[in-house]
Amino acid sequence: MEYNFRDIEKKWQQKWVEEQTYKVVEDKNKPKFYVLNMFPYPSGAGLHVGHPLGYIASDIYARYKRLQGFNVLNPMGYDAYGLPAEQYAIQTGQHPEKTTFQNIDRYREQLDKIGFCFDWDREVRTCAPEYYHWTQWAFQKMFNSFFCLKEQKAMPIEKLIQRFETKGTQSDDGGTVQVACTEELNFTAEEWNSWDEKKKSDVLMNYRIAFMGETMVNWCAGLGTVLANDEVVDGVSVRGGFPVEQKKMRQWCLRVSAYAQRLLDGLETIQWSDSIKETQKNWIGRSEGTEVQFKIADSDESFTIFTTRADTMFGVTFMVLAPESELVEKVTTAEQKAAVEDYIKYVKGRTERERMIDHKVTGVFSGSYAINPFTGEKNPIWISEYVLAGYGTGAIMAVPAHDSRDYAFAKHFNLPIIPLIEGADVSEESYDAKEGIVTNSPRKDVKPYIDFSLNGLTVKEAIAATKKYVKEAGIGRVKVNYRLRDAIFSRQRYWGEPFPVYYKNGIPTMIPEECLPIELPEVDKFLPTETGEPPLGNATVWAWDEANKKIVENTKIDNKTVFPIELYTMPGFAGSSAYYLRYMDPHNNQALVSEEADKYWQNVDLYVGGSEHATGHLIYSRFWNKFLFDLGVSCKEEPFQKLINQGMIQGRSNFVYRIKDTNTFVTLEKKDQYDVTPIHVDVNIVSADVLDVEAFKAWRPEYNNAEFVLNDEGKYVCGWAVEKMSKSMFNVVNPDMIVEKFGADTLRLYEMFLGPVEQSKPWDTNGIDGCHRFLKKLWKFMTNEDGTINATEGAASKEELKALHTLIKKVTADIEVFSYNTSIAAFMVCLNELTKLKSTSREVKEALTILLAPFCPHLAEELWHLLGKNTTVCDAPWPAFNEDYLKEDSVKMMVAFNGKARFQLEFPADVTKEDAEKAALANPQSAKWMEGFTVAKVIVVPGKMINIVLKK
RNA sequence: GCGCUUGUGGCGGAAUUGGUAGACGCGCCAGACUUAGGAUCUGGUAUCUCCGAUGUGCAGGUUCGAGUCCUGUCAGGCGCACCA
Repeated sequence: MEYNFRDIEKKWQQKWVEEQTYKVVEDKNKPKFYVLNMFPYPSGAGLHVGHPLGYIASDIYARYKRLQGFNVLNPMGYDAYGLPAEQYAIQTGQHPEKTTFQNIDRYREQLDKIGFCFDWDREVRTCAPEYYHWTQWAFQKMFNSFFCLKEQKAMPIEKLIQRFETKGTQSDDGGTVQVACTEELNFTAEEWNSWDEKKKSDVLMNYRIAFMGETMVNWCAGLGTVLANDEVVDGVSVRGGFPVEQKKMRQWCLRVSAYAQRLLDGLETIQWSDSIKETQKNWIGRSEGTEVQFKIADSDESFTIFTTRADTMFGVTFMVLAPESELVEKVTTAEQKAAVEDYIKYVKGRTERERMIDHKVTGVFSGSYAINPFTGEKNPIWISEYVLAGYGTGAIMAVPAHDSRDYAFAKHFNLPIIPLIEGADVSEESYDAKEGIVTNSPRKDVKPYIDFSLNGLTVKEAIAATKKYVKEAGIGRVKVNYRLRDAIFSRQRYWGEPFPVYYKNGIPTMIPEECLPIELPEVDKFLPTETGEPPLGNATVWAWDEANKKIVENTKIDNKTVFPIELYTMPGFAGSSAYYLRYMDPHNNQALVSEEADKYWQNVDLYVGGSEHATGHLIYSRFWNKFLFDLGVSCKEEPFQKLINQGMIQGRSNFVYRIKDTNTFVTLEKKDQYDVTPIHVDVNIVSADVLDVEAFKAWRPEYNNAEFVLNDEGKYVCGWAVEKMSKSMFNVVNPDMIVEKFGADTLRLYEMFLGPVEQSKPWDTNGIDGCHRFLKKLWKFMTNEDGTINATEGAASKEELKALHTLIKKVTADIEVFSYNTSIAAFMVCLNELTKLKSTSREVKEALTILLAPFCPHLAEELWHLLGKNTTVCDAPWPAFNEDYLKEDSVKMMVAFNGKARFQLEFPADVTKEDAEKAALANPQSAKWMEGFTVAKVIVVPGKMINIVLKK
């Protein structure tokens, strides 16, 4: 009987559903293992063969762990909120929920065909009210929390209010409270207590973890919304590619920056690739430096700069302020006013994109000077766009000799350059390296301004010495800065989680926790309102009746008992930040996750997904989880213990070559004889690079009458190239088609056989035959002509057991390190061996079936069934490896001369080094190689080789 | 510019601690069964001047021995990008 994958796969997929084979319940008697894939956004295009790669890899691991006796959680769900569905809604009027659900159904249909062991009872959708209930809940918790820098954790805002009521912002040790904030404020308890509700609310926003802030945001007019930093690339939106500009707006934000240090420290405790860790480290951007105060000459004012090169204080020749800095106004003199205003105007006219693409050297002199506290010199204060308002203090001291940007500025505006490191040549470029011996600090030809010298120290020593001096002199302090910015958390869109917030006399107020979730209201239009409000402004039932605790019609708004509700919605990352916790306990309507479920499942042991989420999702969800950890909701500080980044599957495009100005196409071999234009051709009508000429004619009307110049064999051969898999390249391969033609087990096998999971590689359907052939051969090996299993009882032969245990060893080791391609190769070798041995041992065939189960679950179930088992193969015990079967009676060793291998000798397995050496030297074949040489020494590597070192 | 990462046949890719480079698969070649096949089976397939020599991007080094370790360099991919 043939290997009938269609019937087998259909049958077992049905059985798995009927028998709830993949339903998982907490079981304290078994160790847990949590496998998770990054859940997909269900796009309208459906899945192509690249999408399931990670799912297959994790599915194999999940099944393997289950066979090893673990209780495995392997859930799947949908990141259902997103811009494409909403853009489609705007164009067609179709409710985004409708398109989203259609797409989800399509995804599910495609996923089901591949035979994953997902527990679909635990499915989550971010757009379901019972799910976003907990997104809204977490937001409210963040609103009601502040971050204590001393304890490095979130705490209830009430504690901070109490402190303000009794001591204002004063801390116990007399300084200012160490609390993460937008802006450092100082006020007394009296002041605080005298303020009205509105003022208090405004002040608290400075400290809340979810807060409303007036910040520079990435405004995308094309999408009508603000975007987070990771949603903007090269000054355009990731979705849609619309230009993005900087704009000051009042938005909800999350104080992610408060967690910067913990986000950095946590990286040390998790098993992620170095590249992702490195990317996150860069994104967090910790930099240890010094803040130094500079007095403004002829004024009582002073300002603070941040530097990591405190050792260069003696080389400062000018100061630079960011154009947006509040200091600009203070330092601009009357004579320079017009010039400065012109310059500010110019900077404002530059878009983010322009500033990013060309780094022009521009700037203007403010007219004022700052007094260098180390040299006493008056350094001119300039204003330039190369200094960023959002980092440090928005002001720098410029040391052109040792900073390339300052150098470029100094050269352009003809400012002095003073080298401070022995031997540094700064005539052509700055010397940026942080190494060398400090000199000119202070310069020998000038009278020292202060009693302090760095001369003769290394850069490192000089930095430390300066830090110490600055601190003692009271002109600065040691400071750690992070590049990580707070996340903008509101979007001016419809298709997202609504904020559970209403505005009571202008004060953002939380809707009571027991009233959650606040469901997304219906609107008749998905565009902004005519008055420019976000789409939720179109909702007619969107007001909060405070007394009756319910949502009512907008017409009832009186701002006494009924108030307007927030019109913004949450961004995409809101729903995807804690979904992994929800899978643990998806139907709980009392809590995000019960304590028992959280204690049992802990965190994700293996997380699989693309590396493109390195600075988005993977930062936000770590932040979100750390917050929930502080709350005691999550028992683990890091959500994802081990991370595997699956590579991208690229497309393999095919080309035909049209002779210019004709409708004649020439085969690859002869294309150089003509003037041709390459044209993408649908890969689905090309097989092994040979074009199906008739299918090509039928493909498009303009090719109906196409003519062809064929090769000598009468074939049309196409060219090919590796490109991104996309519709426009006609290289999209659909998994359904592969499943239909070869079966899900072949697809699973081939996707893994293609190469290492973490590596990007092109998809080439041509190679799939090899994997399909393997399964056919396996079927033939396992079964008789009549479809019954071909197995006999009794002891298996030594050779059979050797082949089997070689496989067990290899597969077990390979799965642990996700090297699936090599384990599949081992399967092929083993099958060949067993076929040659005409093995019929039941013992061997049972073990083989279990080993196969993670890779090809349908076929394994069928074989398991044929072997007379009436349980699922998923619960079989993983075969134990026995080293004894691999032991050899004899051992072959290579004899080499000066490292060059020459011939092989066979010895008894327990041969000693000395005997092997003797035998090699005495062997007649050796004589030939040793002629004219003497033996210097002999190196014996047991079981591998005998290297005889010769010299003249 | 900085950080990470990858360079091995016609192609995808294998190679424990340094120990016979090219496993496995595709493709290709030859043969078998077939009047037929995009079916199945068997054998072959790095290069050359084919005794033998040369071969893992390139140039050096360490070593009895290097794809693997070290130094330099080139090329591709990804990420960040005026972060003081």
